Amino acid sequence: MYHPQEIEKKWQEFWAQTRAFEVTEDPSRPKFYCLEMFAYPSGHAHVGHVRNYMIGDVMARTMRMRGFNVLHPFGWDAFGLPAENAAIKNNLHPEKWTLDNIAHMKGQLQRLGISYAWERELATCLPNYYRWNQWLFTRMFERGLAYRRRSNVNWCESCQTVLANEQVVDGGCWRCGTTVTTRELDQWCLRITAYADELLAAAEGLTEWPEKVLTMQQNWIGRSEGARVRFPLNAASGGKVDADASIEVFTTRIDTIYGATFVMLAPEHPLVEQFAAEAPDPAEFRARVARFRGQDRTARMTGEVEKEGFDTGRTATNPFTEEPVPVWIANFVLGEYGTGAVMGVPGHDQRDFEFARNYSLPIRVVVQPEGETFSSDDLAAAWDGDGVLVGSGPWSGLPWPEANRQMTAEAKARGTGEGTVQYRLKDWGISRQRYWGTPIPIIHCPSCGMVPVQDEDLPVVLPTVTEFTGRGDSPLAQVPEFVNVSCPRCGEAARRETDTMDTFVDSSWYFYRFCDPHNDTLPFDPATVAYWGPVDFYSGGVEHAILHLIYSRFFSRVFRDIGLVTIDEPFTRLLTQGMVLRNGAVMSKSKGNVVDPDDMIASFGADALRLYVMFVAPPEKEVEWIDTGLEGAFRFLNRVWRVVEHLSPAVRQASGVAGLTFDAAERAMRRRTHGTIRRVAQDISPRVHLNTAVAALMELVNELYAFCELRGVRPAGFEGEASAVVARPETAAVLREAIEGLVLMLSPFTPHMCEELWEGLGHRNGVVAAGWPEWSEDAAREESIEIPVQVNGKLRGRVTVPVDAGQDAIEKAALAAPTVSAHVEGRQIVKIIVAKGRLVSIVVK
RNA sequence: GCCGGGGUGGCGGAACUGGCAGACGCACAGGACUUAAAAUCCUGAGUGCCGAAAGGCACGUGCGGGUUCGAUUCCCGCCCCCGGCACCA
Repeated sequence: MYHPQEIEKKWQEFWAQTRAFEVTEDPSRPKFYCLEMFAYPSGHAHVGHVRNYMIGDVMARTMRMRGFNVLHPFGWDAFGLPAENAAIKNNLHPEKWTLDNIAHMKGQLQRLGISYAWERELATCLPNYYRWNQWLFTRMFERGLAYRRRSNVNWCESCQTVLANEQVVDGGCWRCGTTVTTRELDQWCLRITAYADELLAAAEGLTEWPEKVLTMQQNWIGRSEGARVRFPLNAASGGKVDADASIEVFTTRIDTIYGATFVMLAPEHPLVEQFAAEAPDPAEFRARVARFRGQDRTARMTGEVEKEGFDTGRTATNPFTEEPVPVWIANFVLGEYGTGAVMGVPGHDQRDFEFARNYSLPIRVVVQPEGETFSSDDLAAAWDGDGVLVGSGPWSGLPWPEANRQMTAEAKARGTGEGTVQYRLKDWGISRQRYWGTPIPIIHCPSCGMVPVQDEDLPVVLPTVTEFTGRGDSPLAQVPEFVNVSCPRCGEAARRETDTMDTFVDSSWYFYRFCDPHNDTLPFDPATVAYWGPVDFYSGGVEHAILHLIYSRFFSRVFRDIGLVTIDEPFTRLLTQGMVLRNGAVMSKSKGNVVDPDDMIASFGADALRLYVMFVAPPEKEVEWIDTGLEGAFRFLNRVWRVVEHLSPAVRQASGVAGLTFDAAERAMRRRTHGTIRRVAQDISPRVHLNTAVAALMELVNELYAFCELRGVRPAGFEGEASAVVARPETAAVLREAIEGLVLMLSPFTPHMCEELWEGLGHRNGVVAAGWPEWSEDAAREESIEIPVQVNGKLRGRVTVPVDAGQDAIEKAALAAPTVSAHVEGRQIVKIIVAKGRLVSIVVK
């Protein structure tokens, strides 16, 4: 009988005792670094997590059997708000809450039998990890990659902290969903924009990443080529003022500048306040600006917010036409993109067009398709298609892409502008006004300014705060022993930075720490990453497509530039696994639809659970959890167990297949065995179609049952029957080959059961030592094949021919088949197509 | 609106390079075993029509066209669903 609970316990203990999955660098063997995104220790793993970890485990176990030195570690993304919120709610220290959760979840994962190198386990909330966040931060500070600036930031009222742009999802906080508001704060930023071009360009080399993720990253970086152009500002009285008072705009279409009939400023633009002060009614001016600013990003997103603006009363000079154009403030111009100012070209930009129509601003046509004549009066929409310049002075007649190049050069020559590249990507704000995170290792000294904490003083350890109210400033600001320090440079009294780092800092490099997790002189020994890096196979949720995955690519480059790693990209192959739903919704405690893996293990065993989540759908796809599916997986494992147990004595006595001569049924069985070995190997890697790999193994088992039945070695319903006696040595050898292959191939999916069966088959050293079974193309080759025959595109019959039959023989056989000849007789054969080994197609008239 | 992915039986899914659509599993039905049930083993099944049956015919991969001896697969046009981005100048 198959008793998963006993078997699983036995093998889990065995793996732990023998340190089965611990590894060291071994240059003599190819390495394989297999990683699943580490876990936030929320307290309970659900089957969605299980699915991700299973995908990695199947890969890791398979690659081990193929002879790779496999690094497969696991750890905890252990800083973050829920711990602090739990502390506020339950009066528990975040550290206790976090470590308790880790202990519980670790137990859950261990009961699943995942082949992790647990000795490399790390938790980002421990000083021996976050110390290196601080170390890296000081390196970035020294290089100008970490800097502080006052800026408008996204603020989550519920989390009481700042959010990076990437962390605002649909206008709400990525974690709690609360509507994000804007605040002006001093913020620590990481200069990811310094790598914008490289991150974008290198994405093309990530050929083993899903297209979807690459596209999302490209859109997020949002590179656009254009020009900055300065419109000299005219004095309030109308006369010109000196040249350095100008409004700089960014445009991708400088070729349309003859159609620029006005200029627009974002409500956040620095000149706005100056204009307000000079306005006849400054209060009213400011009120109108304030109203636009109040239309925050959320309001703008829910439905089209009307394009609004007002004339500042000032004018600027269009540097190409030399005409004065009015300067407006417009609510749809973004302060944080480009220069915060744009030229209004209503004839060729739909937004400007709508704005101009609203306020009766002049519309001018300066580009039109050749052979057409647009009139600005009856233009129904802006024309942004191809065309040739008109009414554009010396550039009239030029096609627009060419005009764009020439006019950019002209602007540069005149000193009125220059070509530039603009990114949507902004620097990454990492300051968080919360407790449970990495302290930023900076000391503010009244005389020396911002001074990084010296390496020898790292880590800056989080003080033990006992009271969490969730209100007011950063909790760290309320700990005088922490805040009050002397300046490392001058020794004067100074104040320690009280912001902590965004937890995405932690997850941006943990994959390198796994290579050398206990190093206490460096984040990692470069030699270890040189051996293990990059991660060969990385799997996790697609929700990290532009957060974690772009930050990690950035950090990798920083480590490279510091000289710790030599590779650019951290993840060679990325698999984004689909979520597991129940009742059509993501599993969550609040919805009460969580499937707890422990319950499933108690009922059916970890192996059945593992097999089911691998079989139910391709890894990338979202799936609905179905209880009966798990039962089916359990049923299959019992079926495997029975046939192997029943045949075990015969298999143990059987010889190898070498030198034997087999009958037709034996050859067919071997064909299935070898064909399955080939197919499953390819399905697991490179294809990672784990569901079809399982299906192939099920087919092998079905064939095995049929073969046994044929050979009379399996009485019907052999539960509890005596073990089979196989008289014919050839049959026994074939059974051995099939059974052993089956057990080995299934072992990455259901390792406990397969180790047990493998041992029962008389092997001492486990499935990894046995290696992935080899297939023989000869044994897998079909002897004869059934070929479908079509007449006029319709299936009319099948013929069986030897696999090496020639064109003519196949054609003859096809025509001779009675079901075919019935459709051919009396008609004229136009043509016969023989797709060798696949199909015969006969065309008749 | 733009970008990406997808639409196949009652259900999850398979079909790798244009070649038998529906592998494998779930659910279902029938049979064997059993006093009976469960479990197990075997068998059946896309839909419709004809036939007592073996079997035959037609239709069938979101919709409409096209290319081809042959299309789930390629091309054109459209519909719907999911994900991402969204006044980015």
